[in-house]
Amino acid sequence: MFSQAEENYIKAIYALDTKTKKGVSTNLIAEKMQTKASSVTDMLQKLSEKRLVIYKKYQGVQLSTKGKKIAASVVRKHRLWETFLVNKLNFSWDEVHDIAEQLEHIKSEKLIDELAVFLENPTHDPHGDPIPDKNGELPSIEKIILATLQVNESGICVGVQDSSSKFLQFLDKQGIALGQKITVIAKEPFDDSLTIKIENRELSISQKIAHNLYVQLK
Amino acid sequence: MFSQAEENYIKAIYALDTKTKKGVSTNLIAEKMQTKASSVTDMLQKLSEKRLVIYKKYQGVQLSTKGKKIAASVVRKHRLWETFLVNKLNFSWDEVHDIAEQLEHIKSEKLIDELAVFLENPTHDPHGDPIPDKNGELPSIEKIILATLQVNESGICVGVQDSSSKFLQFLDKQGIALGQKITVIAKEPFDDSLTIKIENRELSISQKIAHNLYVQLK
DNA sequence: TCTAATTTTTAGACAAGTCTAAAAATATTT
DNA sequence: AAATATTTTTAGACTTGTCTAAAAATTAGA
Repeated sequence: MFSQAEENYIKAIYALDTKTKKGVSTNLIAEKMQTKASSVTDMLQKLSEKRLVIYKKYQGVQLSTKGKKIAASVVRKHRLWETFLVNKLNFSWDEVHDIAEQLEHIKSEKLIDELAVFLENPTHDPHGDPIPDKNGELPSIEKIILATLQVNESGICVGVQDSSSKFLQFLDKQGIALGQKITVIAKEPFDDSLTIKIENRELSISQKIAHNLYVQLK
Repeated sequence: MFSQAEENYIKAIYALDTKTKKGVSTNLIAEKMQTKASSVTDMLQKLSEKRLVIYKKYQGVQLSTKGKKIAASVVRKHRLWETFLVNKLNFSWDEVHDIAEQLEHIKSEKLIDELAVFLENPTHDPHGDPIPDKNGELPSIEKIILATLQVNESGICVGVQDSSSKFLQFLDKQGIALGQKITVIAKEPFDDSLTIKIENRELSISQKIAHNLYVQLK
């Protein structure tokens, strides 16, 4: 069994590991976890002894196979709990992260199995992020950044790149939600803003917004 | 905010505080929490500084008003989560304790409020134990130990005194469950065992069993 | 009531996880 | 390629919660 601290470090490495060969740097992890580099080094050495990460001094870390399994399991728990909070307890999508951060560390395999069944085995959480299955496999859908759509192209809004409360609340205010069809009406070259049609309304969104929304081509 | 350890000690004192004037002893708490008396003393001094307990060296402890509020809130969370596990996730009543021990420490007032609504504001958990309301008030029903019933008296089974897995599984095996009507057919003076009628079956139960079941008189 | 047994507290140590400050290694710049 | 800047690691300290062993207080017994 692993401590909450260990699980959190593993999750951070998992999130920062960008499939490139190179390991994740100590400072990156420290920033992500709001902690100090020296604390990270201590933990990396501990995780390395437990064979959860592959770590060479000064060379960054990567998750081992075992580490990846644990990371996927923690992410699975986190996203299932977020789904529970939104679908069953009437939370909005900008309120669930901190609570799921706590719930993800509850130890019980049966609890998570039953929760998944209760939620009807969701494949994506309320932010559109994929939920790993029991074996740690991610369901993959081809989603692209809204900003990359051409004029007259359209797609279904399926996720967010930035899942901060601020951004999610902004989307709520604009009436933008997952599942909606978005068509690009015009692109403004000057500031890269977009005019989009969504749910029969026309909306102008900034370049920044367009870079933080995912759509799935139809 | 309080640590899990602090909450656990407060909960233990709450459970052991038997309404008599006298404080709860260090050893009793140590036994309940499976820890050492010296650890208990350390924690009592800490809780005392935080004004959560009233503690005088060598004289035992009692919860302060603030301590009682916290205890009730932790118990409320525990019992609501047990109810969730049984009613929504298909757990049986002998499987939920350890998981609820973890879930009771999740920090979020809204989570508990919404959970209570989702469960339709239950007043009792799956073992028949009362769930404190938001203000820490316990719903009181007059329940008595089955063993105290006279021959020909009857009542509804509403709770258990011993909620260990072993006992609960025994009740399952015997087909005894909360909500069932129990009538005492006979009492055996030799060993204080009872013959009862329950759900149209006749059953002989030992003195020990009869002392661990609560019934409500009709 | 005075001694013996029991309970409780203190003192000091340990593990996990964090921090600061300093040292060591790596990366960058000229 | 040498000097400088940056990143990472080490060393030592601190907090929380635990333990063992010894001391102090209370309770029980003769």
